[in-house]
Amino acid sequence: MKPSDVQAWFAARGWRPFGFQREVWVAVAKGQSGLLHATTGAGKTYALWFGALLALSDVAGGRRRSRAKAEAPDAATVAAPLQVLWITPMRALAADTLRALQLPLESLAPHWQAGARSGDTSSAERSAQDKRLPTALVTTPESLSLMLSRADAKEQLRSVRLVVVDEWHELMGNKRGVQVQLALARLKRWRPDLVVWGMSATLGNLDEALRTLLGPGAEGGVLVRGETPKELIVDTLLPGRSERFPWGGHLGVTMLPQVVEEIAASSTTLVFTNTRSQAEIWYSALLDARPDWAGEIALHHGSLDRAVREWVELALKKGSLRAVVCTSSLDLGVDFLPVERVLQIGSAKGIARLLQRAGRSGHAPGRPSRITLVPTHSIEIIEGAAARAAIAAGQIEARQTPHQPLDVLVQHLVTVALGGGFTPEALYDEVRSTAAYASLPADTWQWCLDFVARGGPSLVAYPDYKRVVPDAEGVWRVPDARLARRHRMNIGTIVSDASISVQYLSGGRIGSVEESFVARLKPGDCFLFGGRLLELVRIHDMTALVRRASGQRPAVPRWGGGRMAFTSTLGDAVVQQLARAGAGVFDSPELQSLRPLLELQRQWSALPSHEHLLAESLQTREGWHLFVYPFAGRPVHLGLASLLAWRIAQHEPRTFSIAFNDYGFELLSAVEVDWATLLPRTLHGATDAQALLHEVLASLNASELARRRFREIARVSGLIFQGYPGEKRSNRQLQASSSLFYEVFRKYDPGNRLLAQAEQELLAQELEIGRLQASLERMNAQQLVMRRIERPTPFSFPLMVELFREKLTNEKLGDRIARMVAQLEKAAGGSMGAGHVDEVRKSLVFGAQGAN
DNA sequence: GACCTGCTGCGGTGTG
Repeated sequence: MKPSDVQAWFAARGWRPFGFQREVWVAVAKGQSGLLHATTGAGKTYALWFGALLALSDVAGGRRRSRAKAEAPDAATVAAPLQVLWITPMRALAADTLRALQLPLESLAPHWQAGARSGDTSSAERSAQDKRLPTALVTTPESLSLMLSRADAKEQLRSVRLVVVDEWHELMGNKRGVQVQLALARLKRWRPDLVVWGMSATLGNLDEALRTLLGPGAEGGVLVRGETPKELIVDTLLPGRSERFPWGGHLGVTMLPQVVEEIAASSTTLVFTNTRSQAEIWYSALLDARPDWAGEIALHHGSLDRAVREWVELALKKGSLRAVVCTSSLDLGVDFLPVERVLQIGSAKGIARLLQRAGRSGHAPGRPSRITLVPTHSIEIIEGAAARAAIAAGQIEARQTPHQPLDVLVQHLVTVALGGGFTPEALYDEVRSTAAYASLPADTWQWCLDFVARGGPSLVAYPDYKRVVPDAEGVWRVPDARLARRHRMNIGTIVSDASISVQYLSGGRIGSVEESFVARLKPGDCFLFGGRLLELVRIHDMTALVRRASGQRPAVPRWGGGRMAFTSTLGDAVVQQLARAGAGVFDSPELQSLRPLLELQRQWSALPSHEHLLAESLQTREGWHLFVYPFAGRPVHLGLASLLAWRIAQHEPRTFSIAFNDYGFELLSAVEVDWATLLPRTLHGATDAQALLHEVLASLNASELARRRFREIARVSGLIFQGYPGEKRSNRQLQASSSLFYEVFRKYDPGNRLLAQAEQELLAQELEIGRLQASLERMNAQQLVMRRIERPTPFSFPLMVELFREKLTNEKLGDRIARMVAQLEKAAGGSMGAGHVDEVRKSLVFGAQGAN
């Protein structure tokens, strides 16, 4: 490709690459791969430019068109093979990217239009799409994987010479990113000079992001850092009188008047909340406060029907909305939107997420990005100051690729077997060229092969699990068309919760809610959803039929969903601010606002710092409380609390209640405990990784938790068939069958590596064992400041009121399970579903209390 | 006096 071609093409469109853009362009022209770090606010400028380049790789390629005309290739007339793949994590981004590029390319993933719209595309249209792919294709990791499963995958894809992975930071830390790694390895095998570029937002480990994208063995990847970030403002909406501000809570509606004021003063505002129900509550609170805003404000979250969300996005784009209350659903994909202000209700939970959300505002050149934090309780006020300090110091969270997830690998093996077949030696090498599987041991590889060949020892009798077998030439293929179809319907790594759709009697779809939430409602009950008060009429065919209602105080749906992790980067930054306050420095609006409260905390107890670990003991009529504040986030605190309770109970039978939040945890004993002597002794237990692992697993109901993790693994590895699309059946069955596999493997195939994976994922992701260990080590190094307090302090109060208390008993496990089952039976009305762990835990707690 | 949460993302049927 010649530079002059590219330049001519750009010039014809008035685009002039400059600075780092030129850097990328030169690298691509040289055939180098790399990662472009796009800073806050720069957004799709890169994409525009870059996308144009992509199209050019065709213009400048073998089939050069008239340079004088400098026209983009036209899908209708060009029969060039697929040359450019653009991978994006969201279908909506695919459409946006295309619009922005203004390219007349046929560019959606195969069958995508059909699936996303009405599902009635004729077979003729589809097979036409199948026969000839466009020159450049914007697609998703899942669609790419599907393409790899086609018998002619190699013919279709070997012509690809450039792959762009957009929003790589979104993908690299999860299994979708692993799927991308595997697909890239495939493409590179067919075309060793393949050029791969990623685009990423700010991350703490850009170099690692680059290596993860290109594979550990790849040489000469280029990391291009975009321009220095544009101006970024992080500020806090301070409560009028902070001493009257709630010490606990998370909804933050006491801040409603100020938020209304802010919205009124801006053209367009995004109001981010942390949960879907919180978004519902805030939306209706805003409307209550300003009924005249009806039609000017909207709601956007992942459980709303796609059509509803598209309407909101469109209205945002047109600039016809004053505000949208949303969840992470608008984290991505609003680069072209005219958003002036971003409010964040409650903790942003991490610096990277805060930056991401701040970047939604001020997209016009020269305009600063600004995010305003709206605290929901007292200590949260400090996070604004903490975030500013962390950003200034360049402390941003890192992301790591999952380590050898075998479920994804097993799925990939079947995919590749379908896509022309494989020979084990060659594929083993290919797989090890990815970051995720670079050190995959040979015996693990053999296990995976065996698993797709016969399902392992316990499933040998089932033909459904003989998915891949070597043919006479030693090429491994899928022998059965039915299994092939089944597999294609199972491709992907996203496993969703059980939900049922919500629809008006008259037919309009509103969205979906948790099965378990609706199960608790009776016909006639009201709930708030989609910003409207709805009355449940009846449930039919996995659909909740509703009508508009008025008056009644409604329930707000609770969705399952993940818990957003409070990162250690933000936790450390918060401790640092507290330490400043401890040293008498109140040099930010946040610290000043919080001064009375922090001084109260210091007076009644103490303030923590990096050198000092604060713990408090308190005696109330409920018993002997211990509060500890490592500021390490909920999962770590759950682990620490369970671990301490377990260690103590090793010496004498004891029962503790446990509570935790992002800042600390509490242990409560009904009988006298001398925490001041017990805590230091207990802290200094094992901290080496192996022993700790053993202790943590023992201290928690680990097998129950692992069982839940296993559901996703069973789905991704293809053990479970989800049923046909549109088939209306309960996800309960999915859960039940994954439980069954879990039990069968434990009993008849304990060496099954998917079991080990479930345990490993549980430890790594849900319990954050690495952070737990680090926290424990740090706590051991810190000086313990143990304070006996007379009354709840600002720090301890929220913990005291935590509803979610977990009892750890060292009574016989059998009794415990019997009671748990009895409770569940009662709760489920006789039919024992496999249940959500939270429910299991809760019933465990209530059961234990009931027995006492 | 204070409280009661938990995100996002994708894909697939058939047979003339």
